[in-house]
Amino acid sequence: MAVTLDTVFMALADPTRRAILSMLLEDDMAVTDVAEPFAVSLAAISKHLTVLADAGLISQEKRGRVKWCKLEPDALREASVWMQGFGQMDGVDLDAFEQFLASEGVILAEEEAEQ
Amino acid sequence: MAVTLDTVFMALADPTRRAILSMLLEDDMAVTDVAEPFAVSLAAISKHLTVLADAGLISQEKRGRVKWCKLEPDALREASVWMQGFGQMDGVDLDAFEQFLASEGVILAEEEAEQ
DNA sequence: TTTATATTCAACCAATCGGTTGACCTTTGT
DNA sequence: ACAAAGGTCAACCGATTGGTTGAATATAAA
Repeated sequence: MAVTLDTVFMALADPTRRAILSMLLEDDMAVTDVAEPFAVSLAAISKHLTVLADAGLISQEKRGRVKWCKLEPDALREASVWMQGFGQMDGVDLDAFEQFLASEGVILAEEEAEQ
Repeated sequence: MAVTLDTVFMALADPTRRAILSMLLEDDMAVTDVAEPFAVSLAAISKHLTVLADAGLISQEKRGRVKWCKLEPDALREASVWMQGFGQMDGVDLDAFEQFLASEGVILAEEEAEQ
């Protein structure tokens, strides 16, 4: 799945997933060990880990029958940069803004009218 | 609604809402003007603005029949601080982590067993 | 070989999301 | 007084979310 601001922010919007990221801050972990502190099923945690991996926030590597989960802070950095833009920018170039919209997949009213 | 990391990140996970925030970076805007560039209904944009306001990312003030929307970057800052923790921390205090989980509303397996 | 462990898959469920439409309320303009 | 403009509300829709359970798969251990 594409690593986008959408997927990163969506992944961060869930408290269980943020808790998992905090756990992985300490050390790499197997899926079963990640699931241990939580009151939900292993399958649910497995899905959460897939969401985090799709967002690029973690990587997963299978060694033997164990799948190791590792924090990947770079994806966070990208989103962090986006957020820090607010409060610092001084005004927006309109052409650049339209390009931004397009890159975000936002369909403008005029564009749709042309179709 | 409570301003939490949940609501902030959820609000940021939608490209239309991020585009709205970028627009408000330039200047305060009325709801109708916010909606103008987008190919969705005014009601849809109104909902997006409610989500952003609930997350504390914008404020809304009604003057006459016009509701003005204003960017509130402080909520972003809070989430930004959370994100910057990653890559800088060197290990996690387990008691502090449990408190973090509790503050996030995450139910630990042991806690549930006690109920 | 048999059994246990680690993890995912598939099917399902209730709740939520982003969107629509049409009715509605309030404020402004003629 | 009446019409138009700015927004929200309520009901609805299809898709997605986070969760469950039970079966399936692959690897490791006895």
